[in-house]
Amino acid sequence: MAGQGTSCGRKRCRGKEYSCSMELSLAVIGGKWKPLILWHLRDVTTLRFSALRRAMPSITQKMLTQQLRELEADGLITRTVYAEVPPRVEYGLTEPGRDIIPILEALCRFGKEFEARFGLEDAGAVPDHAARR
Amino acid sequence: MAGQGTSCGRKRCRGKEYSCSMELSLAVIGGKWKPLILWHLRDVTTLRFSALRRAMPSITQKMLTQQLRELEADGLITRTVYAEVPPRVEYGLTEPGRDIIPILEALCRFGKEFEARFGLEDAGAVPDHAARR
DNA sequence: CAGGATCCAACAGGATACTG
DNA sequence: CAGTATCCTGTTGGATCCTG
Repeated sequence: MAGQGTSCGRKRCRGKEYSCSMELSLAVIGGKWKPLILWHLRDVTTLRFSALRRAMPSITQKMLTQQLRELEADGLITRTVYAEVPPRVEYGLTEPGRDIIPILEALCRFGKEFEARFGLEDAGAVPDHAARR
Repeated sequence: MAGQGTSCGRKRCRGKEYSCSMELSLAVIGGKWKPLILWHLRDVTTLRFSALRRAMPSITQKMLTQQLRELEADGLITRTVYAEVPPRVEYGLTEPGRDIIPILEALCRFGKEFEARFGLEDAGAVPDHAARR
C-alpha cells in the first residue's frame, strides 16, 4: 500500500516487467551484448551482419541474431534486408537508439575510472570464436 | 596485431573480463538488482538490511546478501556491522558509488521515454515475497 | 550471407533450513 | 536481525547442423 519515496510500483511494457523506469532501461539495453551492438553502430550509418560479427568475435551468431531482433523489436535499431543473392542485411541506429549513446559513453567513463582505481589483471588467452580454426 | 576502430581488446579487472570499459561498468552495476540497490541508497545516508528488503519486496534475501557483498567488494557501498543484539548492519554509498547515480538517473529518463513511446500493459498480480502470508 | 532449429552445458537465482 | 549453507529449477547462452 501507500506511496513510496522511490517511485516504484509494478508495471509492464513490451513484455518486460519492472518496478522503475531504470529497471525497464536495463531490460532494454542491458545484458551482455546489446550495449556492445549499439556501441558499434554508434559512429557508422549501417553495419551488415557479418561486419557486426567481426566487430564482436566472441559473440555467437545465434546470440547476435537474437539480440539484434530484440533491439529491433524495441525500436532501437533498424533492420534492412536487401533481396539479393547473396543476401545482405544492414543494421543501423534509430533515433531512440541514438539517445542511448550518451548513457553508454557515461558508462564507459565510469568503467575507465573503475579500471583506474583497481588496476588491471592479466586476461590470459582470448577465446574468440573467430580465431578458432 | 590488428588494431580495432572501436577501442576493444581483452582485459580483466577484479575478476571481470571485458572488452571495453562500458562492458566493465555493466559487470559492476549491471544485473537485475544492483542498480536498484544503489538507487535506494541514493538519497539516504544508510539503510539497514531489513530496510533494503522492504524496499525491494521481490528480491530474495540470498540475492540481496550476494549483491550487497559484490557491491561492497567493488567499493561502491560501505557495510557497517554494529556488534549488538539483535545485530544491525547498515549499508551506504561510497564516493565511487555516488558517481553512478547520475548514470542511473539517465537510465531512468530513458526508461520513461521508452515507456511513453510504447505505453504500458497490465502487470497482473504481483508475486512479491513480502505479500505472501 | 544471414539466419532458423536443435540440443545441451553453465549458471543465475529461488526455496528452505539452520546459526551467531 | 542478518546472515550461511544446501538443494534445486529455469533460463541464458554456446555448439552444431541445416536452409532460402
